[in-house]
Amino acid sequence: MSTGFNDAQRAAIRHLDGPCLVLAGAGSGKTRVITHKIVHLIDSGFSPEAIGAITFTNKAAQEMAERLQKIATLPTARRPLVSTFHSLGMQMLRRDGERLGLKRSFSILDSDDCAGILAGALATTDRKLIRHAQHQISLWKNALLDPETAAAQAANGIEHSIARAWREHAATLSAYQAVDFDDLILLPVKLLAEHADLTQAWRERLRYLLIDEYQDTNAAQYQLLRLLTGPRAAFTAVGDDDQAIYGWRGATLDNLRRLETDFPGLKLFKLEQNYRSSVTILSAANRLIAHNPKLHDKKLWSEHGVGDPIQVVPCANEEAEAESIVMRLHAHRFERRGTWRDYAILYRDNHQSRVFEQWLRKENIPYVLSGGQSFFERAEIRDLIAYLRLIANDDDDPAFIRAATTPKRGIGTATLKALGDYAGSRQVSMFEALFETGFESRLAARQLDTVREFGEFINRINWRAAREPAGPVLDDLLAAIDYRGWLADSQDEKTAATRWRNVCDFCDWVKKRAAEEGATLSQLAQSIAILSQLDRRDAEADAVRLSTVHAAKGLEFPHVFVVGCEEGVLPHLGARDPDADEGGATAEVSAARAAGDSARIEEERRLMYVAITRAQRSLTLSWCRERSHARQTLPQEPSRFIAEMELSSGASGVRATVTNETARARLGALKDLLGGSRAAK
DNA sequence: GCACTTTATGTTTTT
DNA sequence: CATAAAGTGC
Repeated sequence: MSTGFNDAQRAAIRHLDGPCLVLAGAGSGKTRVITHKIVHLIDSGFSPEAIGAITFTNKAAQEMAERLQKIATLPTARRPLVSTFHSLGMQMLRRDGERLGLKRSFSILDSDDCAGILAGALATTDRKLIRHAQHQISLWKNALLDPETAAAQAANGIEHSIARAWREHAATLSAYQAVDFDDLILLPVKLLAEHADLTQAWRERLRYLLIDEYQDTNAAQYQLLRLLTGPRAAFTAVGDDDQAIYGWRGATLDNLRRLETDFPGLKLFKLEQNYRSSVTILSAANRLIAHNPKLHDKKLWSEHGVGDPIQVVPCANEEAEAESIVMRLHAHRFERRGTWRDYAILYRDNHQSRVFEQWLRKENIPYVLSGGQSFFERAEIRDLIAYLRLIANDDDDPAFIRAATTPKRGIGTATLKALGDYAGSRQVSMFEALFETGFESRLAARQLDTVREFGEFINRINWRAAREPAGPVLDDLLAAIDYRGWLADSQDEKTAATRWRNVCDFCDWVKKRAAEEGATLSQLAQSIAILSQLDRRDAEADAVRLSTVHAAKGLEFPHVFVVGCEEGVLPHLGARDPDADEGGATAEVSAARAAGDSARIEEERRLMYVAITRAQRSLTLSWCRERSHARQTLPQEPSRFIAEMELSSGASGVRATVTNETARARLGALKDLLGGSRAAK
């Protein structure tokens, strides 16, 4: 196994006794170290299924499982557990959640559903407030607080009412037999903390743990890890403090610091050799990140050549930026005779992708979009998932409401309100309330009939979904609700067609999984919520990658364009917390505020660091002189991060002044050339 | 009471 | 400019 590893990597792989922290710089062969360490563990006598590898995304988990399978082929039953925190948490809750009063078929609500519930609890329609509350509650949950503690330490009136709403929200969720994403970590922690026998069982089950992207763990996840590893502390945490970009989600670098105090025997390894980027790119990255305070001293170096200079491209506005970048990319590929998949365009906000998509389409350049709205968030897919959720768990009121009203079947707001009110007063789910005799008096006979008919329909499907093969049941469900017809009626022809296409893709995917896992529709319905993406063959397609910086973490590309490098965009400068008390800002408050501000900038700087370290050979940064924000267009300044990289301006390398015209002319010439040769053929 | 049309409104990042 | 809540015909 030890071929092709440097000393640090080899040492990290071989250290098996006691806790271990691997600080792995960008491009230092982190995933390879993890997978080979797993193999080494097996070689050293650990049984494979007693090893657990925890990642943050399904994509990472999937990739790790694949890589592992390549270097050590194991029968399905004897493979290590490779899983995300959330899906591990889900597994734990499905097994033993009954001890917390959660039925096995509990639903997992997405944030839209939760927003709806919170709107009710807060008695508001102010979406900004709802978002804020959602975020705040999530932070509290990830910090392992409970509503009472949160209320007690609420800094102001708004926080106090959010804490109150949280309690109601929690009650509503348990009435629905549902959990949210945060609960998938939080409740397992509770489960283990309260039940020593379960903790014991899990410690037996998982004898060694490896945690990827450790810098992005939050307090709840840390707690879960501690409970799972126990006093034996047989684990390897792999992370990079310079790539911590999920602070807004409650992740805290404290977990990195705590590791050393909580585990005195902790052995530290640093992977500092970078195998990815050119020296030019790497040293710019080092200079940039040097502006952040250091937790662990770490300096990346590389044996690669100097490589191409980093280009900085100022543009007039977003439109010109997209045009310019797409043209450059196009010309670059022509010159190098490269492939599209060698290119990535990275941006801070999802909505920045739109202009780039337009220009790529215009130029007939294939692209894949990652990050942004996932397949599962599309309206038509959510419609179907609502049915599946309802089939799996008929107490799931949000799913009930969505399914009952799409397609339209004569059940409207008034009917649902009557049902909801009645269900609330009886403390049961809407589905259960539906068939109670007491409900009959609340509604006119006609409405009662329609809604009960819907209930019976769900019952019938439910019965079949638990017994019969998934495929036919799903087909019959779609036929029965005539979803295709409804799409055709309610959309214009083109969107109806693409939506139906999506529905078909989804069905194929469900059937494939059902066949692979031998699962019924009811069983499948339970795990859909935490799957963020179809296992699509994105990697195979020869296409330019459009991605948020967050979604690009862990990936690498020969040529990278980081767009929108402007003050306010990257670093993103959001509105200050709405609860910040304007009037009497004491020195203390403003000091705390400044600290918060600089923490935010540091995270943004790490984000930029992640962005530029995706690049292997060439890196281009662009920024706009003006940008239209909401309704107004404002002048923009180039990002401070460009200056911090200290790109040797003027004299060597940085061509800051290639105009769109030049780029277009160059591409035009190339195209003529290509057209000519094509015609000559 | 239900479905459709207009109108206000608002932007990080994701499991 | 795209989406979601409030208003208007059926």
